[in-house]
Parts: sequence; C-alpha cells; structure tokens
Amino acid sequence: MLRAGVVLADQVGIDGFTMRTLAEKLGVVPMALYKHVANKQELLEGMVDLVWAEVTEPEGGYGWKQAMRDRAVSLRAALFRHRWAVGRMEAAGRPGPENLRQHNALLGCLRENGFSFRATVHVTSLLDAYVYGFALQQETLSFETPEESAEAAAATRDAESAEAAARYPYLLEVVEELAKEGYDYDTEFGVGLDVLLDGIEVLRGSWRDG
Amino acid sequence: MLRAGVVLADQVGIDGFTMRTLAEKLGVVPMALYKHVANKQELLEGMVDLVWAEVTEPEGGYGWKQAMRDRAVSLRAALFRHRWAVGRMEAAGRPGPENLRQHNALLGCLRENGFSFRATVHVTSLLDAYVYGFALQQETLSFETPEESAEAAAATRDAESAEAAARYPYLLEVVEELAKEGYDYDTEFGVGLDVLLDGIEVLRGSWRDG
DNA sequence: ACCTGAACACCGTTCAAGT
DNA sequence: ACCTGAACACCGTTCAAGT
Repeated sequence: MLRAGVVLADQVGIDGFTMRTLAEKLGVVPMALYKHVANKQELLEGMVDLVWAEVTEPEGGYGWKQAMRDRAVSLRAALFRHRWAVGRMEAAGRPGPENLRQHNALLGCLRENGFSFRATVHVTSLLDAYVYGFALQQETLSFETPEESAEAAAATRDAESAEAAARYPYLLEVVEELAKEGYDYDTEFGVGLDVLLDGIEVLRGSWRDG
Repeated sequence: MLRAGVVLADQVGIDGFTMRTLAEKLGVVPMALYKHVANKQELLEGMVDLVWAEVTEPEGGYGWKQAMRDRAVSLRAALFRHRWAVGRMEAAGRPGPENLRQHNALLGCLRENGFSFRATVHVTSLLDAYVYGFALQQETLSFETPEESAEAAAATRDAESAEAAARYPYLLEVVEELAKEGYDYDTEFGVGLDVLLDGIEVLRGSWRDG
C-alpha cells in the first residue's frame, strides 16, 4: 500500500495525491486506508522511508570522497524520481528505519575515515543542504531536458520587453547564453558537488573537536 | 493585501493560510480577494516577490566574497522569517520584479568581479542550492534554539531502545554529542558557507567559458 | 453593470447505522 | 464486533441571483 502511494504520488504529484485517489487506485473504499495508517501524515512518512530505502549506503572501499559523492548522486536521483519527497526527507516526526540506517551509515563512513565529530556534523549538514537545495531548485524550475531549458530561455527572452532588457542586462546575458549553450542539471550538480568535496578535503584537518 | 498575506502566512503557516482566513483578517468577503488576484497561485507569487524585496542586493565595495556572503546570509534570514516561502522562491510561473532585480544584481556582481559566464552560473547555482537546502533542513527539522535542539536530542536518545542503540551506533554518538554541545544553526550555516566561498575562490581561475 | 451569497466539487476524517 | 456509507467541517472557485 505504501508502495502504491509512492507510485501514485510520482504519477499525479503531491496535489493530486489524496486519500480518495489512492483508495480508488487500490480498489477499496477510502475509509479502508485508515485500517493501515492513522492519518495522511503517517502515510506520507511511510512513503518517505521507502524513498530512503532507494538511497545507496556510502561504500568505504574507494575512499570517503568517492563514497560521499556516490551517496549524494544517489540521493539526488531518488529525489528526482520522487519529486514530492523533497522537503519531507527530514520531517520532524519520528524518522523511519531506512532513514536511521542511512544516516548511521553516512556518519559511520566519515568517522571511520578520520573525520572528527565536529567535522562529521559539518560535512553532513553541508552535503545534505546542497543536495536538497539543488533538488528543490530543479523541481521548482523544472525544465526537464537541456533542449527544454534552451526553449524556455528563448521564450523568456522574447517575452522580455526592451524596457526589461535595459533594466536587467546581466540577467538577459545569462538567459541568452543558456539559450545558446543549453543547461544540463547533471553536469551542474557534479560541478558544485566537486567544489564541496574539494573544500571539505582542504579543511578536513583543521576541524578539531570543540 | 499581499503584505497582509505574508503576515498571515508567517503567523499560521502555509496549511492554515487559506483564502477564507485571509479574507476574514482583512474584514472582507472571501470572494472580494478575486478582485485583486486571479487565484491563490497568483497571490502566493506576489507574496514571494515581497520576500525577495527583503533580500539585500550584493554590495561590490568589499569584494565579491563578502558580497556573496552577505547576500547568502540575507537570503537565509528572509527564508527564516517566512518559512512558507522556502521552495517557492524559484517557482516556474513568471518571476516577479523583485526576483528579477535581485538575480540581475547577483549575476552582475559576479561578472564585474571577473567571473566568466560559466563560473557565474556555477556559483549562483551552488550558493542558492546551499541556502535553499539549509533553510529547508532547518524548517523541517525545526529545533528553534540550541537549548531546544539539545532537548530534542536527549528525548530521542531516551526513546531509542537498547536494540536501536546497537543498530545505529554512529547516529547515537552524534545525538549524544549534540545533546552535550548543543547545535547552533547560525554557526553551522556560516561554516558551510565559508567552505563554499573558499572552494569557489580556488576554482575561480580554472573555470573558462566553454 | 456590479457585487456577493449560495452553491459546486472537492478534501481529510468522524461516526453512527447497518450487518 | 466489525465494516462502511453518509456526513461533517473544511477548501478554492464558480455563477446566478439580487441590487
């Protein structure tokens, strides 16, 4: 049933995802759902934990940097498959078992690779913030492909009046450059991620427990 | 009226923010709102642009690094004051004038400080993702103060059964350390931001237009 | 022509009425 | 005892009926 919820939310988005549509999809009466979950909030929490289950645990074998990179890519991919989940992964209510397992593995990988306690907290906060924020940007902006993004840029440029062009010259430049060159989210994500990981590497030694 | 919407959303959160409650607050009949705005979506877009208006434009006088830092801090502060706005700042619908002004100033500051076109895109994508993601984490986790966070950590630790402690040793370690030392969002945000800015500085020269 | 109250098609959830 | 259909208190938005 949680799995059916994830599939439905993927298909129709979070607005179209209602107790009633889920019940209909499952061929039961809406009330029947309340046999399995207390309310919609609890249902969503269960669905989020299913998304966590899709994220690969960091693999220490290739070093912490590659492990962090793989996990970030995996997390972003999961958030892309399930866009409704962005902003619900760290929800306040009791975290699910997959969430706990995932975070424990992440913290463990860093600690075992010589990161101090403070540094471990900094790194997880920094990396997760970047992944969540990037996914959020991609979800709300949501040009799906480079072609689409070029198209959108062109449309925006045409829509800009001459007056607006004079008022926002730098913005216009970016719009026109992106229209020419296109914009690839995967590449952009990787570039930023490498900046983070390199910065973390440099500062790794200087972070000491307070 | 948009301003009243922002205040109401700040007070009651996005779930409690309805056309009907806003109308009541303004002392008018719900229908009257539709004289000023086509629908709720358009109302929210207008409110988001009011939040953009609160973000300080980057000041070039102290160098790009300080300018980027100040803007990131200002953006995060605005997102903290108006938590409902996180995830709506880059919405697909036509961006408002304050949004355009803000992004134009941001891009302009970078371009005028010698960043290549490609580098400018990388930097804005990276910094914005971090700010949005950090604000999102803080919103969903939402311990307000260091004291509260210590409290929450302690409560979580008590709730963990001995079995769970054995299963998630690294997670437990972090929970216990945070309970002792506390956790301050402002400090944590600054640490991550400095990693980003230092990493950007290092790579500034190596990013060339493709 | 204009304003607005009633109404529509929803929503999550409750609860009593049937078996 | 259990299941479920009707109902409740909402929501955003429409629209016809009043002025």
